[in-house]
Amino acid sequence: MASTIDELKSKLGDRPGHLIRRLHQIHVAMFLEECAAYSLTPVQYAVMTVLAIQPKLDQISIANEAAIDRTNVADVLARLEERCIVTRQVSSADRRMKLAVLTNEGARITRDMEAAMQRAQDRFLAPLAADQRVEFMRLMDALVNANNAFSRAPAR
Amino acid sequence: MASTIDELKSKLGDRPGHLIRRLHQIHVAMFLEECAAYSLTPVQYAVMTVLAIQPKLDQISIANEAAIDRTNVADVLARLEERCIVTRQVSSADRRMKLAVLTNEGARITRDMEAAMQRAQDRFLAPLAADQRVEFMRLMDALVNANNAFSRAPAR
DNA sequence: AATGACAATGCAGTATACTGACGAATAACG
DNA sequence: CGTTATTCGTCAGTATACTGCATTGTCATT
Repeated sequence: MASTIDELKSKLGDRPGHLIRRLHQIHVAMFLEECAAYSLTPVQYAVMTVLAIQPKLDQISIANEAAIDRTNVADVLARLEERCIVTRQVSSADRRMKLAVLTNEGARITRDMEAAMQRAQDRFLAPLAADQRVEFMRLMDALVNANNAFSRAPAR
Repeated sequence: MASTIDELKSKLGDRPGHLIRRLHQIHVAMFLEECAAYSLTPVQYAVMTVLAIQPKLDQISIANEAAIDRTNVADVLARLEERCIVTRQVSSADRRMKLAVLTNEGARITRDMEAAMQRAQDRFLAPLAADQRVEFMRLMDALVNANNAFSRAPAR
């Protein structure tokens, strides 16, 4: 016979949202651990990844590419600018826009850090067998794409 | 040939952490939408669920049951107390502990809100076929259990 | 009984995520 | 050309999540 504690765990554990929240916690913790030498967060690195491929991007485009809220992108860029990883300047073509660019140092860090970031991803999926990892990624991708419109920060 | 934007999307989309973060965003958005009438967040409802099953629980036990950081639990309880959903009192057995209990109103809301919460969970998984939903939950459960120790707020 | 280890909570500080409102610049339209 | 609408960025406010430190209470050992 199940104790009340067992009943509770079953109740929370049966909610996809609860499992998603915990996976998010776990992944962030692993990322920060693997990337401790750089003192950068997953979201900061996501923004840096975007800028490594698309330099001189305005904040809303960065938000769309990385699926981050635009006010949050502004915060993240301010912190990256403070650490001389990014610079921002008003666009001469459209003076409403602030275009962000990686500094040379920022571009170097983005490259150097990639291996540590990848270790975090690999560790995260390590408990699954190879075919399960593929299936898990496929299912997450299907859910993200089908539900894309329901977050405040949809991709693209 | 892929454009730079396509390359980027592939780069971020191939990172499990990025997909997890987006799923988390999406689920929270759906939860808040379905439960808008109650103005309660997923984490607040998780704490209420714990207290519905285990009344008079101290904050660290709540944190362990719901896998929430203990400082965060204190914040959440303070907000729930302000709204008269929860009361807190120092334990007479151990005066270090503050025991939280749902008020009658809080218990009523927990029951009433369950259907809306469940709608959010169902909508979230709706894009998957029935067997895919089962598999997805199974994989999430395996990852959460195997990686439990790596978050600051492990369960139990 | 005093001491020292440990446990529960609190507090300050930071990062992500979002809402709503606002000002400034641009674009669209008549 | 001028009015209107839209877009970009910002600001203030709130919630979650975590780190590190301090405080208080309990307990074990002496």
